[in-house]
Amino acid sequence: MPASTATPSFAPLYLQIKSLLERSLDEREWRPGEAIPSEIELAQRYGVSQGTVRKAIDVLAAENLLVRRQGKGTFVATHTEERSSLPRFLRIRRNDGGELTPASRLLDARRGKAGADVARALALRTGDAVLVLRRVLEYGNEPVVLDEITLPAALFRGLTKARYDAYRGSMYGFFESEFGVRMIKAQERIRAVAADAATAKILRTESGAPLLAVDRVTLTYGERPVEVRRGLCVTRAFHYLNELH
Amino acid sequence: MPASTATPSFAPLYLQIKSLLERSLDEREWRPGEAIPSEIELAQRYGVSQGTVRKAIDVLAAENLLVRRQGKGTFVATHTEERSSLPRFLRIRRNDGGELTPASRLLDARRGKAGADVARALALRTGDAVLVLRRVLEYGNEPVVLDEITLPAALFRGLTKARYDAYRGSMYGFFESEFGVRMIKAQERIRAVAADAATAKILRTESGAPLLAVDRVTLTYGERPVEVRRGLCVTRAFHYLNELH
DNA sequence: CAGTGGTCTAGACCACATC
DNA sequence: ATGTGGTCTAGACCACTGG
Repeated sequence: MPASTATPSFAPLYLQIKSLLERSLDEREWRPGEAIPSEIELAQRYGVSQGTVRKAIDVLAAENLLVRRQGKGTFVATHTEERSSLPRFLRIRRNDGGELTPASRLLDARRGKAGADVARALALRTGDAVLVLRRVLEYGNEPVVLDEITLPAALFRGLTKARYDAYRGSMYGFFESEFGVRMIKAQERIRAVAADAATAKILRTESGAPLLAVDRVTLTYGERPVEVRRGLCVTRAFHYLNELH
Repeated sequence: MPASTATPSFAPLYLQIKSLLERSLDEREWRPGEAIPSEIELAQRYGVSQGTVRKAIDVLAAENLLVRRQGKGTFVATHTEERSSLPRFLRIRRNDGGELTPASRLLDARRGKAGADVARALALRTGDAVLVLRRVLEYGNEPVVLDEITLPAALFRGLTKARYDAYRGSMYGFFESEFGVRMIKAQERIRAVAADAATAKILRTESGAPLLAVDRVTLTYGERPVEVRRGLCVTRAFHYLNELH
């Protein structure tokens, strides 16, 4: 007795269940940090066995959308509980292995219009309103990364520097709890560039010094792009860490 | 009726089975590209149910040690069948999205002794014999990456430039089929550096130009390190691609 | 204690590949 | 037709959490 509703029909049952769960997440039926219903409840709700629900949840847990906690339940992943641990998407590390988490200092937040490149990356039209934030990541008062972050203004109404400054936690925690925008995954393209004068000054290095340029596109549910950012990073005492499997 | 043998005992059964399978892979009971026994056979061999074997294989497949092929069997992952598709560990891409696979040109292969850093990374003693290869990756006659690859000489007896030049396929395919060394996973640390004169000449850029420096440590079974390499990469028309989940 | 996720089993059936 | 992996079920029991 399979489920009555389905999304990609003719896919395996557990993938259909996965789609249903994703839709519920997207529609905010359960909020970040909250527990979703137990496997048994979900099995009843969808009219499938517990094992099938389990498999659907397995996939979502592997994609970091859900987090299992034995004996407690299954929870919606959140960026707001990453206190004291380093943000999930930050790959910058100290060369000496120190675990220091960086401080984030917002330089400014201004309104602007999307250029052609940004519009394409964010699935907007050229000229649509965007917000541009510039911020510095500092490791013990040492500026290491200068980020320029571009957001669709429509999704972040009311974002101001003051409001960010008042928030305690990671930037993605801020986006999630203040604007309901959840960053699920991202793609980064990394290049080496020479520092221009303005950047060099902010990062306390010499003009022309080699920097890592990290261009990120960040996606929410349904592969929708909701952020583009360029990070410029000094790599004298730091590096970008990547695991290959 | 659980398995009689075990490796990390007191771990879940399927993880014990996973360890047994890993040991068999490490001991070359099945060679790269070959099929391992069917799930039913393995279940009988270890005295567990098919479902438990399945779960063990699931994990190994997720770690890219095994590859499932429906209707055919489960196969030992190999670097030698990556012809025409790009090597698994190569993250360099064209900016314009072209899919061109690079050609690998070996400059030289020489014997040397491990310095302190290399010895630590490869779990050798300082002064132990190593091989040092230098090679260039070229995309349509354009040199893009200069790699310096350091290997423990003990594992690669008989490696010469002539022998590599005679081989058709990726370098890891060469290591796997000629020396039985299988690269399983790797860790990369990325920095931005300025090109020195010699490197600039090889990569046809200017001395001092910003380059990506990619330091890789590569591991086989049992987390044993068997390669360190430094890649220097021009990123005018190329970039390093990374997916964050 | 009850409720949750985690493991393990046994068996049925499906989809695919090969002969 | 046979053998392989892939899906789905139902039920038993374990391990952890919290009242």
